Amino acid sequence: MDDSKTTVKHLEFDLPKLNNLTMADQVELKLREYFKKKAFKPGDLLPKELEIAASLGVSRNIVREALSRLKAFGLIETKKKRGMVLAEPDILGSFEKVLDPLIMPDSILYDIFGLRLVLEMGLADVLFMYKTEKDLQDLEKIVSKEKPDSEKFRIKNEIAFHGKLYAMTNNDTLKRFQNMLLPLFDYVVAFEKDHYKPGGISHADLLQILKTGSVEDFRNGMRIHLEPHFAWLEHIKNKEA
Amino acid sequence: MDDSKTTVKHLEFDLPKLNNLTMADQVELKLREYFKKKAFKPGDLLPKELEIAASLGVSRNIVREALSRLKAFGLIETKKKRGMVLAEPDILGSFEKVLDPLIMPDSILYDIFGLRLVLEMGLADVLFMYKTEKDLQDLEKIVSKEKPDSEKFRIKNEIAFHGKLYAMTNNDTLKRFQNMLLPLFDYVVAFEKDHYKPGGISHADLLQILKTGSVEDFRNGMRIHLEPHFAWLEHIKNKEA
DNA sequence: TACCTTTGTTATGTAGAACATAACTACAAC
DNA sequence: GTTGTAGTTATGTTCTACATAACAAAGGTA
Repeated sequence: MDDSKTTVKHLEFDLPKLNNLTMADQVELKLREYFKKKAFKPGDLLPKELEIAASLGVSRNIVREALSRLKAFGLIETKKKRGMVLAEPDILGSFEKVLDPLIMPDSILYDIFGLRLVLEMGLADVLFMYKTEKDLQDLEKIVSKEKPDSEKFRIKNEIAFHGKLYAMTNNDTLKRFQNMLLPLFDYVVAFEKDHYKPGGISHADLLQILKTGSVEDFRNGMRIHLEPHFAWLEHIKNKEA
Repeated sequence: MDDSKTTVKHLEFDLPKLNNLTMADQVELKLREYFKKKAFKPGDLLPKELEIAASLGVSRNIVREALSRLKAFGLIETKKKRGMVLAEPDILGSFEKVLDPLIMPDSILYDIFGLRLVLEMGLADVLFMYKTEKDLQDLEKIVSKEKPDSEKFRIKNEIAFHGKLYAMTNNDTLKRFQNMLLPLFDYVVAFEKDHYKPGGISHADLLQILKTGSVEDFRNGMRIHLEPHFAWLEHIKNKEA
């Protein structure tokens, strides 16, 4: 009996035991590298389900599970009869599908919050590059609606003003990115509430700089405007240390 | 005959013809909103495949395709016998799965490139907040290896230096993000090549500012360092207009 | 009593067959 | 030449069956 056991051990060593991945996982990977290897371009026709199944030696169900994933990522599109074609994936689309502040650990939320500060501090140069007269008028309209009293209106205008800044960058990806991250910011704001004090530079001030000031002025102004948030980040940093 | 046609038109209007979605798509959506509605938290046990299938009136295969997608997004994990549990998704993981410069349209690549500039310009304040003595030493080591001649070494050191900056932000999400975007930058660099001229401020200069200068100095320094890239962005802008 | 083996149950993983459906093809009829 | 009809093809969907891992409970031995 002991003999057979040791024999089995030897056999185990020969077999590739690292089979943690399910068949569907493996097929998904195989397909990904296959597409890459073949240098398929969007619109190209892909092999049929049955061909893939036969080629990889798995059932059609497995192949369909893998394809279903690629479809969910927007990597492929399927049409009856014609087959499947490689698609242009929407890079932010699949990102959006996992963004749920409720199931994200705080550490990630903090990171996202820090990312926001980096982004907003970095906007200045691009803003001065792309700003138009109409943009400034739009900002003017937003600022004019601000009321110092209401907390709800404050947040709403906060979003409107900063959102407009992102929109002015002429960078749709960046704008969409910010839009997706907004709910997370809201979530952090809840933590932040107790510490929040308005910065020394208002939206109106920023707009004025944007109109008549220099890029450098704007960078410095934005830094002061975001001061409360930076203070909170500092607060987190110290708490973790 | 004409009568019946008009009748059909009316009926069409009543029926929800927008059935472009496959069963798997619908189940995926249903499950997503179900999890959200029930306010499940990571680790919570989810219904069994057969229960879902019965509840929604579809076959188990369909349910499995939908679950397979959620699994690919990292939203759920499955364990034999125990069932499925809600997982903490890796927000960047699913992002990474669609990042392939070969199948992305140029417009997106430009956006990503702009995003990079915004990020790097925004790093300054966070850098000064988190920088340590060891970080500066690491940068020193990187800078000391730079050789002015080789083009290949230049790019390598470029990545090392800027990558280290991201790492210094103490923001893993941001760092990973940059790391994922790197291949895309490489791709853009190919376009940029013809126009590239080194900026007026070197990595060594930036390091010096980081050591003894002010945040403001660093922001301005980074802007000059990135000048060639900004020039290229301007070039794109004018070409599009 | 304590430990260990066996057996059973449960839920996911995989396979295979069958039919439904949309879209394209080609032939035929008027 | 247009219309209509049947056939073909590949995805969409369902059903059944079995494999496998993990856990639970029962039962036997020291």
